[in-house]
Amino acid sequence: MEKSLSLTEENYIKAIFQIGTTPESNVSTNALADSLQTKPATVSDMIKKLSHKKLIFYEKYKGVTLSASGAKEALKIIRKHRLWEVFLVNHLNFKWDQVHEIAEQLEHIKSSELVNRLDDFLGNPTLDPHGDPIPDANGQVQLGPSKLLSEMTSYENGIIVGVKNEDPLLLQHLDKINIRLGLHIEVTEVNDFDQSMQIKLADLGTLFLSEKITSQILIAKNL
Amino acid sequence: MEKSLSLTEENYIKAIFQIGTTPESNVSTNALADSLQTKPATVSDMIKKLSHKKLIFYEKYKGVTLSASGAKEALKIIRKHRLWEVFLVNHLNFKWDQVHEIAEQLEHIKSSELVNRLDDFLGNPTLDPHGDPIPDANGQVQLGPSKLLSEMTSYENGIIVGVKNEDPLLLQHLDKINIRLGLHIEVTEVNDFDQSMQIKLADLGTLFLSEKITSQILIAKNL
DNA sequence: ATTAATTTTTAGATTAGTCTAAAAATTTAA
DNA sequence: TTAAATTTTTAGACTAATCTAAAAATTAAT
Repeated sequence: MEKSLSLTEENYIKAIFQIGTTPESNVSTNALADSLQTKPATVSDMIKKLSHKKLIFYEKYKGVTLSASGAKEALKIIRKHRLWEVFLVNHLNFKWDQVHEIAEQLEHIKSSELVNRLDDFLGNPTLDPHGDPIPDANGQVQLGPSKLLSEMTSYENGIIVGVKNEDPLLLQHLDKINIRLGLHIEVTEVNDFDQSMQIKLADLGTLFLSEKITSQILIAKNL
Repeated sequence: MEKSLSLTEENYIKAIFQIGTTPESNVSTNALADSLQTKPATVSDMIKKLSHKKLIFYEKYKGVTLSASGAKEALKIIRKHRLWEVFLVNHLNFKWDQVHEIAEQLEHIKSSELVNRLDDFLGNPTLDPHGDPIPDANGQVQLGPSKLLSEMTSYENGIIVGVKNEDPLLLQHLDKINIRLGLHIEVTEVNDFDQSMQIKLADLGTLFLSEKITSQILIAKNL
């Protein structure tokens, strides 16, 4: 029975989750200080603490990444935040621009029973008032409808959620070029002539893909 | 614009309000430590702080009493607590014995807009699931129906909320024997022969009242 | 009315979270 | 590839809330 997180710890975990574009991207001390309206020195201390609790991975001067349990905590907080926003807008007639600050407080109320009953009361919504997806009780996020990478244009981005067919040759090729499910992707350039694309994989650099490949990859929108 | 109270300060103010039988009764350091599951030394320190903020009146070794602003804060917290309890029971299908702990958290959410909208959403209830009255937005408590002191029996208690007629002679007499609206009262003994009563006024000792007087005094139930 | 028991306060420490200033490491640029 | 700029960490200190142990004041009892 691990002790529950303090309000401050919860806010750090949430910030790390939200700043990182992808689960595996490293979040810098400065970015965190900025987001949490505090000083880098303070963040540095808290990072040690969260790291010691195994909620994040941390290497000096290298930024942090959420561990599996850290990500789970983050999703629980985000779930609560977004469910409360739905309540505030749908039942208390708040406007969508008035609910964030209140939800920032409500997201820290501890009772999984409460969250789950609230979820049911609200009709198990999948999106909050701002269109952001609400993680379910297991932390699973219902991603929006996916589309083919080949249908995207320059500067569009999303997450790789699947491949259209299971041809082993295709799958092996994707492995080789480091394309895996869950990765964040951004289209850098589309070649008019053959529809080949230049894309940027978070933290893994740029690569070129032919239309034969881009037409097999399913992309969904980010959190 | 006075800075808002910390969670701990709010809990102290609420405990002082709830332990004191009447607004004017002194609450001891030990009673507070007991109720807040902390040590007398800790309470002693916090008392100094709250006293400095003018939320309580305090004399060394004499216990504390809420000031007007302290009582106002207490009522705001109690209002929130009880409204959330109504929400939990009436809309999320919690049982009345499951809501206290959750309401202890929710009562500290800061947004008067939220509380008032919640109040409306719930249909402006006057009682919480345990039958305790819910203070309105101005901190006014809708006391239950009042009855005459002469209708009460031994050990019954309540708050003096009014007098039946405005005869100056009666009012002056009440002043003289220290009976004022808002005082907590308990019936100690009723004389079978002439219905005269012995009553205990909080902190002001015992006194005898004839039926002529007890039949003029209106009593309502306490919080 | 002293003494004994109880209550309350003070003194001194501790922990979580925060800060400023300075040192150390990394990254960027000349 | 060294120097400059930036980022991150350490060192030392502060505040709020808490604790234990001991002193002081009050209340109860013989």
